[in-house]
Amino acid sequence: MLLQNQRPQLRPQTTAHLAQTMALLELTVEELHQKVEAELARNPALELIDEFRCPTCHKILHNKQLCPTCTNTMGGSPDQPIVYLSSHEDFFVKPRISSYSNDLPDDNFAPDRETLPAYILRQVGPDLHVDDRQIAVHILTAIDEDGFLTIKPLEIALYHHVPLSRVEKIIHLIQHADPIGVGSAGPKDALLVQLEVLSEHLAIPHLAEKAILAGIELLSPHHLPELARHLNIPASQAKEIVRFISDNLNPFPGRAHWGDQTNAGSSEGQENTYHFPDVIISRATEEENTPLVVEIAMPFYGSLRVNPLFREALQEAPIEKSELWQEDLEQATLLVKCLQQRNHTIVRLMQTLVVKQRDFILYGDAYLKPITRADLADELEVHESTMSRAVSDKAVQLPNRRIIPLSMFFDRSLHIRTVLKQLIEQETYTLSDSQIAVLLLGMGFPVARRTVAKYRSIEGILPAHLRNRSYKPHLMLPQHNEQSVAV
DNA sequence: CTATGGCACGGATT
DNA sequence: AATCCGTGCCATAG
Repeated sequence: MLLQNQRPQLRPQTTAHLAQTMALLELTVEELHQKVEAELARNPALELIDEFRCPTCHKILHNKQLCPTCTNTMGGSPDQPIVYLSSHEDFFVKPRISSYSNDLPDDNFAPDRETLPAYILRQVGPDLHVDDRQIAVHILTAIDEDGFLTIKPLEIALYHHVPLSRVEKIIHLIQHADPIGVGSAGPKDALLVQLEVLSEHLAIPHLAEKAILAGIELLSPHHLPELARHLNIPASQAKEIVRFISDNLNPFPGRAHWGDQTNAGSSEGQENTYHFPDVIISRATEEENTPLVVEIAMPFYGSLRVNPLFREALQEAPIEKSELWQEDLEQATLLVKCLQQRNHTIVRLMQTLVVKQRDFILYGDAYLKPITRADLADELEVHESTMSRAVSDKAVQLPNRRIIPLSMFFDRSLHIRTVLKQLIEQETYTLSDSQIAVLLLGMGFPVARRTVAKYRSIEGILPAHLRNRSYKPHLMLPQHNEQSVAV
């Protein structure tokens, strides 16, 4: 349906515009950040000014945060989420949290993963003396959501009456388990361990270690000059180091990782299993009907523009440069436009998505509604391929601090799988697949027996005959959840 | 005979 | 056009 025309000023004008918008859409904040940075360095027509405009009312903001005017007027109800853009660099500084279920509220637990400590223990367990295991357990229980050790090794040593070196040996082992660097005292140590592991397979820039030692505050793109001075190297080299570090290392090892978490591999350390949130969703208040706050990471949005001085200078450009400059100017304009287009798309996407999947966001996997990208695409009046690009590879942090792929919002069967899992957890006797199928049907999910089997295997649940009763002390009454099958 | 996993097909999604 | 997903059919294990 091409009839609706609500946003004339943002419609792609040229094929180039279209192409680049598409390309940008696919990028993660981090990737986009890199691209913009590179362009900024290369193209003199592009300018970064310290000004940030509210995407809705276009007033200039100074804190790169919520626009007070808009918050008051439009922010507000459950179906009126507060959506705003935030600088990606600010994200980097904020500690981000893991997707593990450590201390999440019960109704919102991370479903398909064991807890981080258990995960690690499984890896290091075999390498440990029996006596050392409980020390390891002790250490693991003291790991916080970022993957850091919250107590001193010495305390542990004293508690168990063992030499400090022994504790340190165990910690060392833990640090080298996946996620690498977990169990370190802080970001600095975590980075160092990761660097060490990585160095076995990858060339690392010189002085990277020193750079880390200098302090992670200096690793932000903001502090390049300072870092360069500290290390006595040119800024360009410092930049390379910072780039390498942010590309390959993760200061918060406990942070989400998904994907092939199977190979706790010593190999392929640069496999991008760590994900930086492109969008952060949180609740405005603790109330039940709180509006959701959606924070979208957008590098430089609003503060990137075409340099007006450059435009002027173009008038008096020397002939031989004129063409080149003209090109730069066009590219700069294009980039800015495309960036706006990208932002606009993502904002609208999140706006509707957050409303539609509100229950999922707040109350967990069981409440995910199966939405297809195509549905949403035509609701937003964009091409479905555009949707696909916008969704792909992005990461979202939910209010419960889980970081999940944006594509999970479009999972067709997650809700059923979750129900299925609950069903099995609460089963009084081992249910067979066909029985489960019937139960699910009763609950309004018509699934074939065969499909139940598939879901089981996806969730890593064993078949009925191998699933010998794990005693559940709670909830053992055969209370049939008669879901009043009004048939 | 029942419960499951494998293979493969068709329709939906991307 | 390429992939993913739910299902049916069949072989196999228990």
